[in-house]
Amino acid sequence: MSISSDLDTYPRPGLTVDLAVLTVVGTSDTTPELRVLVLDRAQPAGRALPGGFIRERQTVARTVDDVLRRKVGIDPADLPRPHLLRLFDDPQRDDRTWAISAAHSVSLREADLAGARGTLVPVTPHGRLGDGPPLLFDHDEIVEAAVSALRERYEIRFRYVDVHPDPDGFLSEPFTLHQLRKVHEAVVGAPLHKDNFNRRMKPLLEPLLRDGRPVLSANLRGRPATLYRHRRDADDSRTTD
Amino acid sequence: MSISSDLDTYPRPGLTVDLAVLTVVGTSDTTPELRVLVLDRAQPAGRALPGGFIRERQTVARTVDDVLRRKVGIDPADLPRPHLLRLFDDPQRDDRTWAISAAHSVSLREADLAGARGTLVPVTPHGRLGDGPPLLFDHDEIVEAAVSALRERYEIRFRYVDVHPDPDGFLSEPFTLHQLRKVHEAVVGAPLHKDNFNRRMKPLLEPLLRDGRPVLSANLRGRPATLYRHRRDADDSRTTD
DNA sequence: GGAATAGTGTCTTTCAGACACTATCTG
DNA sequence: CAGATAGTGTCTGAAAGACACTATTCC
Repeated sequence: MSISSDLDTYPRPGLTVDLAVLTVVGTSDTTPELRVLVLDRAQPAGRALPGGFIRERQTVARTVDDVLRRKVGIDPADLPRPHLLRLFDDPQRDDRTWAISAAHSVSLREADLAGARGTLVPVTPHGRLGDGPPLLFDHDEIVEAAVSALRERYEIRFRYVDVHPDPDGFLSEPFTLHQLRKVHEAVVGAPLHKDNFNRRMKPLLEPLLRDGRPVLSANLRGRPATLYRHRRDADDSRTTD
Repeated sequence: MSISSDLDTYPRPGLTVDLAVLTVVGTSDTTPELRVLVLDRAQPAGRALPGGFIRERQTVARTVDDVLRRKVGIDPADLPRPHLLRLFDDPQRDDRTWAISAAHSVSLREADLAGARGTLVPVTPHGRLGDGPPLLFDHDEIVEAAVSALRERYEIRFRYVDVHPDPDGFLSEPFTLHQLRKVHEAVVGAPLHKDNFNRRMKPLLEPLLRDGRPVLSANLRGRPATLYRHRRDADDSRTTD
């Protein structure tokens, strides 16, 4: 019928997916650091985030998985789901064609990125790249949006709404309160009070037990710390609805 | 060159914009009510949100404005900006063609909708339509996402982050604390304590003065209330950065 | 013992929640 | 006057911020 053919005659934008892969490296170290994965590319030449066009009758989610597989070289199964940041739709943002980008962000553990292509570049908690020239297209903006959304999850939602000790799961269990705090500090970019931080976190964690005694970490210096994991209890003290 | 032509040979999705226009009707009344604008359409037949395909080299924002002008029949100039909710991209969501929808939401005052086409249908604070059959496509889900984002702005961001008495500006100035509270109640769907509500709001408002005396509302019953407007002061007691 | 880190106790301030009361209008 | 709504005062409990202190490890 005429409507259906009408719909197909209009020019359509290329819909792409660009992905800011965030991670915190050195979580067992003294000063973990927030980083983003960038790829070198030739056409146009420079550094950019991994991305790709959506294929026929694909969903956005599957396209993102495809980018992780083909461009980054890791298996998206069992990884956290990427989520949409916003659309980048300046008609001139890509010289080659009319392309609209659905910018996504995903937070992975350093271990999940073993064997991945690309470079992990340090990012400030304000979302600016620590070193090197700007990224291609509007990808610097995408990094900024990704980090800003990340910070919000850690400093705001964490404190008031959906209280979770490590919303994006940068840490592998088990971990010490010290490690957890250092991850938060890497994300929010400010020192946090040790005792207040621990007091808020403790109710959300449970100590790892062996023979009824808490398992301790092997520290380089100082008193060993208790190892924790997320609470398994179903008791949800603050429900939203 | 070959890359550029490659890009254009792949099939592309039709990118549409669908818009949930939210409003609170009866703000000077005793029980204001949250509503969403729906249009009747013929092809396919039923009720749906206003929407439309993005035209060549257009931005998403301009397309949304276009939808407001052409489908709803109002002038988007000087209105609040719509914002993206998320993408709806089920390949089968539209029988006619492969279409991906960028679902948007905008909050308007009842007065801004004077002369608009369509019907304002009541919505529960959980985002379900008060009456009538389901909307076409996945538009019921879009309404749900719009209302859930709206509630978040009023009950969460309002309380902790970006403290603003009326984030979406449903009320026209000046207004009484009673009116403001009733708008919040219409959005969050629960009664709020009068005194606590007023105590939190007062610092964000300033009374309307005439000859140094506060201007009072003409109530139907009871003691007249002070009329307020948003504070003009630049003093931002809680800054984010 | 000394340095370093883990963990506890407690005081103060802030603020939400709840309740009781007073004030001012209309009919 | 009664009814209705506006507005104030105050108590309580929860939790954040800040500080001081004790505990346990390695060297």
